[in-house]
Amino acid sequence: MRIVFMGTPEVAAVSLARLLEGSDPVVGVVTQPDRAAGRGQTVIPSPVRQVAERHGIAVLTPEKMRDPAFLSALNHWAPQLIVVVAYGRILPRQILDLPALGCLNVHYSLLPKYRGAAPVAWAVVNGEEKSGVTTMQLVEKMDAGPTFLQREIPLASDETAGSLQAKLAPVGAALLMETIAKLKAGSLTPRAQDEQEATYAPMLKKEDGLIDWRLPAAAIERRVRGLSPWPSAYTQLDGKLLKIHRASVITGQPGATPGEVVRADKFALWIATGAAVLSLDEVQLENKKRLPAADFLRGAKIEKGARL
RNA sequence: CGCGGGGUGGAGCAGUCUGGCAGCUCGCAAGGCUCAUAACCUUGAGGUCCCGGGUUCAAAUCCCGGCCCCGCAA
Repeated sequence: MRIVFMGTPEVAAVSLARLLEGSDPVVGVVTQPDRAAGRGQTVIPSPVRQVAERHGIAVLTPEKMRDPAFLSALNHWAPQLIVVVAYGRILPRQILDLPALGCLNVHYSLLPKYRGAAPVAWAVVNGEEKSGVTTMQLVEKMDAGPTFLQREIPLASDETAGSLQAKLAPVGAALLMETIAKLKAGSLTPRAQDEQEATYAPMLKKEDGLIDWRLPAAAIERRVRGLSPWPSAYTQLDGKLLKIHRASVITGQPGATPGEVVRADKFALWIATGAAVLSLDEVQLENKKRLPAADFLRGAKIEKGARL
């Protein structure tokens, strides 16, 4: 079966690599265009592109989905199935209808929960006890198509978006292979999603990381994990950006107004929140390295009573 | 050439602008105090001030070049 793969980040590259170990030929790969990124604005190809090129597979990087040259090339590849994993763009109907078997999507949540761009991060932020992977048929409405297979995995108590992503990537790749096999065998039963149960996980914005100290410490701590490693939870300290990479909840009364430092000694940095106290365990001041709180406190002169 | 901060005993930092004894908070070692302690007191060891060149009586500090780390942005 001729397959075209569409995807962009590392998690998609894992699925592509797994797909390439299978027997179905991947006749082409579509990924986001190389963009100047990072310090110095160097141009870095997407992880999916790197895997594709390593295997000598043709790669297309259209700026626009409706670009005639792209559509023509895609059509020429004559895919019987298009596999989409975190491609980062809505596919128009003419692409959805192109392959005989349609477009198969791997989504990193238990659909219909967490439709959208950042299901992994929001599952952690919201303190879900489980997440998972769902394979589904792509339709025009985002992540709303009928589902094929689903696999659950539990979240650890110290789960971060990064660690969860790392767990889900191979699960998704395996589920993708299983779905393709059953699709070929005709033993797959699409199931319509329950629209009443649908929730959304919008793309993360930088501002999602700004900590509101009036929230309970437990909620802030989850946000720290959910936005790790990107974009990171952060607050302001003397007008400077202070990222919080790791934190823990200290139960008890905050004993001060939210955002106030209630302890700053050579062992710990504690901040009052709307409910209980948050211990900042690993932080990073702008322009500085990330540091354990104890190391950070040695150089920064932070006193009890200071405000974040 | 996208914008910007930084590299100083083992850790985190000050000192650099305005050149003049290598400093602070810790850690480590030894001793003391204490029923005891992550507490307190005394003493001590530990330095290529990122690298190379230049200016100077004198460079962590000023000038030129290089390497490395980081924040923003994307």
